[in-house]
This record gives sequence, structure tokens and C-alpha cells, in this order.
Amino acid sequence: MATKTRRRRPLTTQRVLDRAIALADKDGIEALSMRRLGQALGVEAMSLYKHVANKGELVAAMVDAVVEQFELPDDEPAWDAAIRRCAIRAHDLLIEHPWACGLALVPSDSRSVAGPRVRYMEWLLRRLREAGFSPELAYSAYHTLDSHIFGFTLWQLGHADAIKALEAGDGESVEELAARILEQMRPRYPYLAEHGEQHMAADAPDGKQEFEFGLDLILDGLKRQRRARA
Amino acid sequence: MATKTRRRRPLTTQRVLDRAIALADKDGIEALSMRRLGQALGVEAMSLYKHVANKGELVAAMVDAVVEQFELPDDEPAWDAAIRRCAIRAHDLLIEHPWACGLALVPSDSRSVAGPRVRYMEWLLRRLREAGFSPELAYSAYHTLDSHIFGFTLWQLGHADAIKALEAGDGESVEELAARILEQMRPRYPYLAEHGEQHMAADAPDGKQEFEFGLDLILDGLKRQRRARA
DNA sequence: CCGTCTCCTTTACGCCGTAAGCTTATGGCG
DNA sequence: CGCCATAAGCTTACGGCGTAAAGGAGACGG
Repeated sequence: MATKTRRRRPLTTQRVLDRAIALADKDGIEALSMRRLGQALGVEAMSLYKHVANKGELVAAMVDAVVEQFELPDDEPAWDAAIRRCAIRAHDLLIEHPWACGLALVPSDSRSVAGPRVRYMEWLLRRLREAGFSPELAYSAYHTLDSHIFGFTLWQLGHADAIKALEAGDGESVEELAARILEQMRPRYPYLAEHGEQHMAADAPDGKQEFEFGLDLILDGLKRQRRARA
Repeated sequence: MATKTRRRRPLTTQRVLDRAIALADKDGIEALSMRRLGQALGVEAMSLYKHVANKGELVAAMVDAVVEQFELPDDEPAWDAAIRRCAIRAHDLLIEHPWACGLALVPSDSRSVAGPRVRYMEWLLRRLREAGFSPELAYSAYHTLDSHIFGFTLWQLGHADAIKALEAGDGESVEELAARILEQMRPRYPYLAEHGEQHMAADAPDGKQEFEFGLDLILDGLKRQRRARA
């Protein structure tokens, strides 16, 4: 205390986790190294190992911290509205933390039977079964919904990355660059050019709307299936 | 020639590419390093750089080699049947080369306007538009279909990896281990346990069938949308 | 026989995760 | 207060990564 007042409060697992998430949000998961994380916390890399077992565990905890925020609304009686809200909130969170989606998709070290991911799975399956879905239909419905939530979002993030990579290349504005590429490909790939134009349009549906388009397609299909097999 | 007859035929870009794909198929993409690839070809790592610009380009070429094999059937007049075949063939290929899916999803260095990925996109968009989809509906339909093809497959591969990680852990058979975990989680997560049981059943739909379930849900929904907006 | 060109090797740099062992600060206790 | 066990953080080191830079060996046209 006398020496410097530079006594920083000691590290905690939570502080490490929070900083790691902040760093990954800012610079991407590939920029998250133990050395850089230590630096961000004013500490050497090896000090982190007092608080996390290894990088894999840290990353798993980061993903859990995101999935934990998934909304699992049980106040909503309609199964489709409940699942819709859950899916949309999940999508929002995964877009907010773009590194989480790919990592959640590959369960890495499935921490046996616990954690937020499992709670979310149980909730989704329960809502389906309680809504009257047969075990067989709930089985497939779960796969389709879960894969849409994580799969579509990862797909969307991939395309967002591609655009970001483009604008990093030149000083040119994205719009100019995109317009040039569009014209370049129009002769050989007219439909792709049309599609690209739609993306550039001011009123183009964004990722969120497209996520919901697919989600509603799936939910509608599931409703119909449930009726057909009832 | 006199010295040893050990004159191996020189490396080519194609030979490097083929070996890289074989290595990734066998040991996973994370085990593919320039040093290991060189070793597999009987050559030092740096020699590879005479034939590929860098690892990123190599990986991009690997992905292209897979996407190139996508079937884009134009002999099939029905749009839904054509897209169905394309999607299923793509799914097969991506399961066969499990490393490709995640890499294709994140376009990495979009090689401007060429390559098999672009050809596939153009084909899919064309089939939709020629089937009478409006530009707006084709826009969303494309997103949903493409994200299902790559997103669901990646999702499936992630779960397959998780299972593989499990069986690597113990000498125990997967069935025994799974049964034990199932019983462990049944009290707190009964629906998840039920779902797990379904996965263990001998006649459980496999990944391929589940992919088609979601695909048909989407295709049916798109048909209905097209009619509704016609 | 001599360039020169092509293919491949060597060496080295700066990253990475982390094992092992060390130093230093902290807090409880006499 | 002094003392010391313990916890927190630091240093060093290892093997692996992608790849820049420069070197060498064999083939080949002159």
C-alpha cells in the first residue's frame, strides 16, 4: 500500500472472462491470444493460468456466457411465439458476439450434462413436446430449428466477414467497389448481379429479416406437419 | 538420372492440392500444416511455396475443389427437384470433406467474381428466377436454401465431432457411455434424455434424412410463398 | 564450359499455447 | 510488530505454426 498505491485489484476468473469477451468482440476471436489477453489485463500471459485451466476452457466459458443470455420464455403460452422469441433473441446475441456462433456449433469439449447450452436444448425440446409434437416430429423439428439458429447466423456472419474483408482492401468505398464488381460479373452471372443489386438497395431486407423469413418458413412447415400427423 | 534414379517427379500445384485434401480428410483441417503437408509429399515445407502462394490460397483452392463437384442439374425441368438434387449432392460432398463446410461458409478471400462457388450461386438463383420466383422472393429463398445447405451441414458436423470427442475419451463403447450420460441427465433434463434416446435408436433418422427434412420444409414453404404472392 | 533458370533446402523471425520453476505480495497469527 | 505459509504473478523455455530471405543443386540452351 505504501509503495505505489498501484495495487490493482487481483485478477478473477470473471474479470479474465469479461476481458476475453470484450477483446473477441472488438478484434475477433482469432486475435484472442493468451498473451494479448494478459496484456489487456496488465498481466503476463502465464498469470492467466491461475484463473483458467487453459484456452479451451476459457473459450468454452465465453460461449456459455453468451448462450446463458438466451431468452427461454415460459410466460408465452403459444409454442410458436415462444420459440420465435427465443430464436430471434439468440440470433441477436450471436450477431452481437460474432465469435460465439462457430464455437457453439462445434460443441468442443461437451461439458457432460450441464451448462446453458443444455438448458436451452431442454427448453426447446420441452416446448415442442408440450405443444403436442410427437417424439418423432419433435426430434426433427429440434434439429431444423437449432440448425437454423446457429447455421443461418454463422452463414450470415460469414458473408458479413467477406464484405468487411473487401472494404479493408481498398480505400474505395464499399458501394463503389461493389458496383464495379457487380458490373464486372453481370455478363456471365446476371442473376448473381441482380442478387447483388438487391443487397445494395437501401430497403433491402437485412440479416435479421432474412433470419426471420427462414424461421417462419420452418415454423409454418412444422405447424403443417403437426396437423398432418395429428 | 545417373545418380540415384530417386528423381521423383516434380511437385505440381495439383499434387499439392490433392495431398492437402487427402490429409485434411484423414486427420482434419486443424492437422493440416505446411510442414506436415510437405512431409507427406517428401519435401520441405518451404518448397510448397513454389506452387501455392500461401496457406490461405491453398485452403481456398481445396474448398473450390469440393464445391466444383456440386451437381447443378439442368436436365431436371422441375425447379424443386433440381434444387433438391443439388442440395443433397452438396450435403453429401460436404460430409465427405468435413473441413470444407466451415471454410466455404466464411468466404475468406473472395476471389472476386469467379470460381465454383460463384457458379453454384448463379445456378441456384437462376433456377429460382426461371421457376417464376419474383426477385424479392428469390432473394430470400436463396438465403434460406444456401444457409440450410451449409449451415445445417456444419451443424451436423459439429455434433458428429462432439460424439467423436466423447468416444476418444474412454475405452468405453459409445453406446455404454451415452446410456450412462443419458441416465445421469434424465432427472433434470427429461426431454433431452428422450431426444438422446431417439438418437441411439437403431432406426433413428440419420443426418442425411434430417437434412432432407429441413430441406423439404423449406422447399414446401417456398412453393406456398410463390403461390401466395403470384 | 558457362550462365541462367527452376526446384528445393536452410535458416531465421515472430507468433502461438503452455509446462516448470521462481519471486513477490498478502493475510493470519504469535 | 515480525514471521511465514500461501496464493498471485513472473520468467524462461519448448515445440509448433506460417513464411521471408537467401542459398544450393541439377538441367539445359548457348
